[in-house]
Amino acid sequence: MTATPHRWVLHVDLDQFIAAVEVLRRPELAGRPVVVGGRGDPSERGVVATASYEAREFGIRSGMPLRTAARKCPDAVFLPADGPAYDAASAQVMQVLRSFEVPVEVLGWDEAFLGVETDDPEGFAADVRAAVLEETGLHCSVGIGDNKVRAKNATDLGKPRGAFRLTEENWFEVMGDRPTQALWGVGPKTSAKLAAMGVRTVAELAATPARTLADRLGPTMGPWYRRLGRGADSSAVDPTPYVPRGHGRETTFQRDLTDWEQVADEVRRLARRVLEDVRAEDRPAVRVGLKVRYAPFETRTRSTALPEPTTAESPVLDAVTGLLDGFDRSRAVRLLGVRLEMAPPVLIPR
DNA sequence: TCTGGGGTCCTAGGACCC
DNA sequence: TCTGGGGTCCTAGGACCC
Repeated sequence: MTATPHRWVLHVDLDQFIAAVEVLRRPELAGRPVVVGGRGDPSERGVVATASYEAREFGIRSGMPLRTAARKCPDAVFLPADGPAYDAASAQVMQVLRSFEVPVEVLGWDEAFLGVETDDPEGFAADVRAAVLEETGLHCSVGIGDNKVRAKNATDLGKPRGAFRLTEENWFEVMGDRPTQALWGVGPKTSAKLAAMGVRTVAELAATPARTLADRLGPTMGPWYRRLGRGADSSAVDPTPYVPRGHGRETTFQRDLTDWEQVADEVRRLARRVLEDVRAEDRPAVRVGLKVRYAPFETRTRSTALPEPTTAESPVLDAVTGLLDGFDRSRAVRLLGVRLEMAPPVLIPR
């Protein structure tokens, strides 16, 4: 009887994915600060989707307003986001990952978990990185873990163009003194709540009783945060194809809208676009939501169940324009968004 | 210098029913 | 006249991620 190879999770994450795709098709941009976001015009409302490492040296970060980025680095190359190009590059990467014939769980455009049985995870990670580079021209980093949470947290430590292993053995040694916000799933709000409880580091979070966390953060989330702090996770890599719950479209206007006839026109326009996305799924919409962000920046949402599941235009437009009645017509509008939720896919019996 | 767009999941209050 | 408790659905908002 031979020993079973150890079960590993690899988290593969492309390095500065969007900027790298742009440089691939415009090689003259290599080595220059590249900023992708919005319509590529840094004088417009919009934020940075990705900054190349060269742009990051100037302090440019994703989520930053384009105008701020332009002030930090006026010589940067500003490009519009090109979703279809990133979709295509992403599909190519995922195809390379699937060629290893292991379970692949896609997390987004530029990252995925692989469930791997091997005695040499570093060797496997090197093979993956080489194959992705060879087939796509894109560099990636790999987090190696004894579960998904540890693999995901390991990736940043391997960046760029490297790998890092994080297991039960070295979790606290590596992560223990880091702030809780370093954890995947802990953002600014939760880390602030934790800090108010005197919990600042990953090790402190792991040492906080589940009861205490449940009382302050909810019965489900509280204990989950404690497990995150320990790097504990028993969920399997799930290769089931992604099935979206819904689709939405939203737009921030370059100038706030004050004419509510125009607001209604824009809502109908967005609803038609979302309907196109929904029709491509072959599942009817069951619920519609409307989001209004008033100037300067105050967001309200309303939603309602559709009278019956449908992909027809008129019931959706009727419902969404009806939702408009719940909003304050005296206020200027910065953003409008329409979202449709779909019925769960029908299980086809064999 | 104001703060995108695409999503997911959790929480909590009120309605409604038994 | 006053008033139970549980379960589920609907809706709004919040938090987070890429």
